[in-house]
Amino acid sequence: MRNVSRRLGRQPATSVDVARLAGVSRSAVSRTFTEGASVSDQTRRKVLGAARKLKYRPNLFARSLKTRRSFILGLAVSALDNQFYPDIVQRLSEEFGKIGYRLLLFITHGGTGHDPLLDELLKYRLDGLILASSSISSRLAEECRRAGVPVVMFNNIDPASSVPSVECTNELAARTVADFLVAGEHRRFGFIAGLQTDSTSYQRERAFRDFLLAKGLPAPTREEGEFTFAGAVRATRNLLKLKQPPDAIFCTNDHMALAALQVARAEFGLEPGENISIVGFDNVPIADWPCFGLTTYSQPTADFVARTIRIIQLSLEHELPHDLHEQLPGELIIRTSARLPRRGIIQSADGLRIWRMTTTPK
Amino acid sequence: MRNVSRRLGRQPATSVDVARLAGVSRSAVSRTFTEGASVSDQTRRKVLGAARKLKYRPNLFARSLKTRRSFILGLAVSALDNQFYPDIVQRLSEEFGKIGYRLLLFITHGGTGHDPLLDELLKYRLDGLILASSSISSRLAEECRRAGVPVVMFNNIDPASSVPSVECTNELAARTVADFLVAGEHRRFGFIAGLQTDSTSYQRERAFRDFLLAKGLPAPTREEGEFTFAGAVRATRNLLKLKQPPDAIFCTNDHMALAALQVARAEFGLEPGENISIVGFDNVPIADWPCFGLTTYSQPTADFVARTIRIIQLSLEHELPHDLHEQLPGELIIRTSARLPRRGIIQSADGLRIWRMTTTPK
DNA sequence: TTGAAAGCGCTAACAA
DNA sequence: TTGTTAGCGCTTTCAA
Repeated sequence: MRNVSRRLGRQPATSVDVARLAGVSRSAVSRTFTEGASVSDQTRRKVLGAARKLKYRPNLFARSLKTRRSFILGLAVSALDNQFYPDIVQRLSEEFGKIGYRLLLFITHGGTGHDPLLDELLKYRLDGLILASSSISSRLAEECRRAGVPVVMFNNIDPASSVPSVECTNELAARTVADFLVAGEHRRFGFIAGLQTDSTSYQRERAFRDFLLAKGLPAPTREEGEFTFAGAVRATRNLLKLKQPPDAIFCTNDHMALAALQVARAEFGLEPGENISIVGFDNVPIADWPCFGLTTYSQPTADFVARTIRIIQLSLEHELPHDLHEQLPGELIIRTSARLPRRGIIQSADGLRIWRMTTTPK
Repeated sequence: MRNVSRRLGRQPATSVDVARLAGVSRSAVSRTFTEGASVSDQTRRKVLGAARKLKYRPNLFARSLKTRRSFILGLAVSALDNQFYPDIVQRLSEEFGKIGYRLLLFITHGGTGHDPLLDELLKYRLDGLILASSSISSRLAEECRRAGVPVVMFNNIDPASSVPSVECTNELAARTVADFLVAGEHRRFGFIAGLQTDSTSYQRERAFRDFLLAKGLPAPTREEGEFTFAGAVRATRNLLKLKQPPDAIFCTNDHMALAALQVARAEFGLEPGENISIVGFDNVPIADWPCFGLTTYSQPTADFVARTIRIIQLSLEHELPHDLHEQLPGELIIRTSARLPRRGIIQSADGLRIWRMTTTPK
């Protein structure tokens, strides 16, 4: 009777249906679909047979009620038009997929009003939360964590917060870029920052400036690109129309560097690598396209993802070390958008040309 | 007692906890959190007060058990490096977000072996499934639908299947491109296709070829780019190193057109729009970047998304018309990568230069 | 190894 | 409008 109405209503089969058809108990069904539970081969076969006939698949949401594991992670990202993020989303999805997790997507557009997002997030009993959005407050992260949800701040950290985070060795990276530009005999520097509030951008900026100052060079002229393409276009124009425009511009991400590069070329008749040098940060997939040839500091995205997985797993086992802020190094990948120093360029293992710091000021 | 252990274990509060604190029944709690249920103002206030104190949020997975609505949609996409898809993902996420749905991400890399994906998908009780991946079989789509899950094939249809779909008016689009190129006095045509199996690509190719033939022009030389950047690079090289290379190349998507454009420029010294014409399909966000200026047929992505939402909703209400294959028109957006016809270019409402068919062959 | 029974957190039909 | 009650589909003790 119940079975019949199920069929009519096209309801998927449940463990009861399977149990009945197989002539066993629901527990037996549950066990055959549970890793490492003890079932006799005979029962297992009966169950699997019945399951196949009924096209039974365990309902993961129902399971999660009991097990308190949903195998779903939240992923909050802001703008997917920044080429860095689709790549990240893809990698996260693939790597987490391998260990049985799926990503529930939260796209956070710019303005975080007073966090309707927080409520949203916590309604799903997520096994973890990855915050890869520059527009997310660490307050939100803290709250989620307090609510018992493992959180990782991805490429966007709040140093004051104790939420675990994964990011690049920003200071080292920025010094490497500065070192490279100095070796290339640049004299006037521009810096296109992201947002005031963003610590990542700020760290890079400070390290970049400090390095130059330590070398007796002038501080870079600063513009804010707001992490957007349009913002970077404006910022670049502002820099290049100065009476004494910079001969090198370091952008705090590739998304903005690609804008800068094109503005320089299309609006100012400059050729990156010849009469203007532009360096980005991220090494987005399209940075090596022929028309860009962007020299940029690469983020070790594969490592980021691996560490993120580890953090989530440790959190779930309540074994996360306190205050875990992972900082992973990348490489300055040399292409054509910045003038080359006479020497010092080396070949990396994977055939890329990279830069190693030549000096260590102070 | 129970409350205490909850707190210690950092378990989120449940409706029972709230009910107890508010001095009402669980139903009252449920009702205050259910749109349009009848609760007195007084009870509601008590409940909301208690809920706030306990930081209570309804568990959506538990709710879905009873309501049979998860408010989660599956989204299967293949390669996010194709610039078309991040944009789609973002739009889908935002629009579905407005009506309370979230997207669970399934990234399907290339080879669909015998569908472990299918099992995966059906374990979650998704309210719907959007298949925006060229590597997904319509068999899978059919099976999901048979299992009672509303499905939409997004920009990737199987005409033989009855799974509802949303796509561009591919034939019209390809004829429009052909018409434009003929008006531009091109004589030798290349076509870079996606995959053999892909109907979208095939439809465009056939309409393109048929139009040219009907005009008494030679059929285009065909190359396969496999929808990948690398594939398109190869395809372009093959076309351009012919003794009689084409003077116009139509690529079945922008992802490949951007590859073609750069190969032409960097490897063959050709300047798109001057001595070679390249036209794409999709109008991806970066198509209008200065260094590309890609002339391309735009997909009406906002319409796509709107229709997708409608299809899912109708399916959920079991009111979906049979065999609903939506075909929506775009525009041929004229930029600089293809030589311009002397006349016939018009201005669209949003200030873009577009092409309207001048002839209707046959 | 197996089945009975209780319960995960929630909703909804029913009766009050 | 409210509370009682019976599930939604699953897992997991506990006894057998």
